[in-house]
Amino acid sequence: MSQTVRVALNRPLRRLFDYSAPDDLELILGQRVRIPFGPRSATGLVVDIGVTPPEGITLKPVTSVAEPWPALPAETVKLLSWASSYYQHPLGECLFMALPPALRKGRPAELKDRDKWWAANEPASADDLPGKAHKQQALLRLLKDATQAVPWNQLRQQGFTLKQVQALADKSLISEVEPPGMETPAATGSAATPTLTLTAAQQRAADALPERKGFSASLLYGITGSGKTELYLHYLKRELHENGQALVLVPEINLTPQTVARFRKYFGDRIVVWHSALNDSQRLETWLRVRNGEPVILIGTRSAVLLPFTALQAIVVDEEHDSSYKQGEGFRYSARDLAVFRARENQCPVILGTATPSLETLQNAAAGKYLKVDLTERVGEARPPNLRLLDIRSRPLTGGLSRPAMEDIRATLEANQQVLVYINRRGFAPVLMCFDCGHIAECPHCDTHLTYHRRDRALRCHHCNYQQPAFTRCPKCSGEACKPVGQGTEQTEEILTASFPEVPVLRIDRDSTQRKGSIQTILKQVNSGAPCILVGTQMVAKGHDFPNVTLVVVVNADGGLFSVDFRAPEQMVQTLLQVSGRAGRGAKPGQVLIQTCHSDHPLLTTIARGDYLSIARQLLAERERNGLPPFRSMAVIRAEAPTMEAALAFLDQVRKDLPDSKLEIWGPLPATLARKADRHRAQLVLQSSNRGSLNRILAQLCAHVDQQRLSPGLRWLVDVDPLETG
DNA sequence: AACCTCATAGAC
DNA sequence: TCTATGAGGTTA
Repeated sequence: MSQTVRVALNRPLRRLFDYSAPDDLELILGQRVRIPFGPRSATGLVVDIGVTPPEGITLKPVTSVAEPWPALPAETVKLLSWASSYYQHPLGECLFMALPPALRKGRPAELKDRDKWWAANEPASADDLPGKAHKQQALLRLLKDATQAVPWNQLRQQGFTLKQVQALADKSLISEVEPPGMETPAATGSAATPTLTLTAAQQRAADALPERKGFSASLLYGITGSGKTELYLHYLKRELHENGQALVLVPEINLTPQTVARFRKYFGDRIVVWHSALNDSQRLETWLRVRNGEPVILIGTRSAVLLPFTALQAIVVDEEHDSSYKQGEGFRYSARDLAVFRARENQCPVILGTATPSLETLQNAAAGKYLKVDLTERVGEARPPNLRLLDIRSRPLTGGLSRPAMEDIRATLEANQQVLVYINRRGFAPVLMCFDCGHIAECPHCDTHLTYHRRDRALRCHHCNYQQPAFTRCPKCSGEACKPVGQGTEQTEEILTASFPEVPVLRIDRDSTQRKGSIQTILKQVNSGAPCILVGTQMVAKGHDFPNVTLVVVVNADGGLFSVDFRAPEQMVQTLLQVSGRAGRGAKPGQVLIQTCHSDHPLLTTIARGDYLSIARQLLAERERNGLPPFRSMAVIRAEAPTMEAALAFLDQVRKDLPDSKLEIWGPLPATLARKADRHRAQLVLQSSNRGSLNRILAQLCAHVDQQRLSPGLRWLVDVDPLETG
């Protein structure tokens, strides 16, 4: 009697399929298999062996195995199985996220010849070649003289053919070898490892971080400019065994060549990277190295937490509060939370580093689940910046900037220093309004206004891709008094360029950095240290190190004060302090000027004292009073349909079908942006003081809805631990 | 998701 | 009568 195996497929199905295993196939958990699926064949992953198949079904046999070893080790299968049930996302789709694109498509788990690297074998000698094989002799000489392995690409450029390479390989004179670290900037591999000197404060923090024995989670509360990266380097050097693997998670924006270079300086080719810009063959290459258990230190963004490590010994999550760790579509996992799960599975330490810890992480520290380690001194002579609130009620503004702000900018530039102006709106102005009739340009597909972009005189919707030419004559009343209202980066850039013609004004937002490498060009100019003004959105607030910026101006801090979203105050405070942290990272002290219409608001007055932890404590107390996360678990059911009625009716039914339990339910309610790209959106918010019971209710709900016939065009999803409830 | 079946409305 | 479109069902 042959065995029955359970297989997961890369389909949005919350079901698994059973197959019989032919006697000559030894199947392993996590292995890739080829299986018949309906009229066609598909690639699947073995998730269970020796199961009892459902009654009344004739099993088809597994066709073949893709490779004799499991593509996903048991540890990774366990991680994703847990995530699948926690986030209510189909197991197959979760598991396939841990495979590189080539393996998802069923291609073999090996590099193509063109991606292979070659090196000469030690005793190889050209004497073994026939005298007329000049090309092969030259190729062998080239590889023997090379200091490290050479990629096929490079050999081809030198005029060699694949046939010549293969001929030498057949004679065992050369072999294919593992590629060295990718994107290695110059040769650093053999250079002596520089020693790392920690400041006294860094040394104290390092001493406080736990040794690598068993699971531990630490919150590294390191203020901006305190040198967290040096601490990570030191920690990895101290704790990582030479055969061990480590994972360093960073937000996308922080994974710059400079960051990687800092790691490479200490760990050389052991450093590999993982981010969205890699192509399919680079992904396969890095994935194979991780899967083969090479002792890599992988620096990567969100999805790196899903890679099939086999010898994980330490995890670092840099800027753990960053919202980009939560995937916003499909499999809505939190890379930070999965990192903690993974550390526990691997019995290894995880370090969550940030200057502005998320309330979730702070609460875990307060509850004794995480160890809190402080690093509250800036490196070198750098001092914490001085924050000032400037009430702009009834003050005249040009380009959103008040007179005192302009004077501070002038003084800073005259002192040969740099200025950063932070505005959270791209474009020229958020609204184009007719001053005769009050008409506002609106998106025909979304419930929102159009943003005016002066550069190309266009009105654009920031929620869908709609755009139209700007009007000078009002389409409603034919009045000629149409004017932009409010501030965007373009407008402030323009005003600053006019006011300070002698210094460069550099805009950093999604529009100005679309071209590849343009942000690097801008950063280069800033790092030259010459006086300049940076104008930017969130993009400038994150991670970058601008040593000569000594003044930060926040054009308007009021955005998050009165939002309906419960996370808005937390995010506002984090962003304000992160952007403030860009000031005075060098030897000169930093000034931060925060313009607001609510200078007496308690949140802002506390920010002005620069004390994140006391604000966070206040916000946490408020969350506790209101029964919000992290004191209760939350999940949102979202629905979108061609009409709002259909979306609300679906959620109404969902609400009626929910069991009578201790759930708190809000809604169904239309989303803040009720119509986006002609889809009508609504949501139902569920909260429970018991995470396990909420999880069980969600699982039942999904199973139940999966059996229903839904109204045409309706799409729905569950978002566990949502970042937004708008 | 991808593919198949079946019903139906419109074209000739 | 033929065929293009689409909703509904199925995948072991």
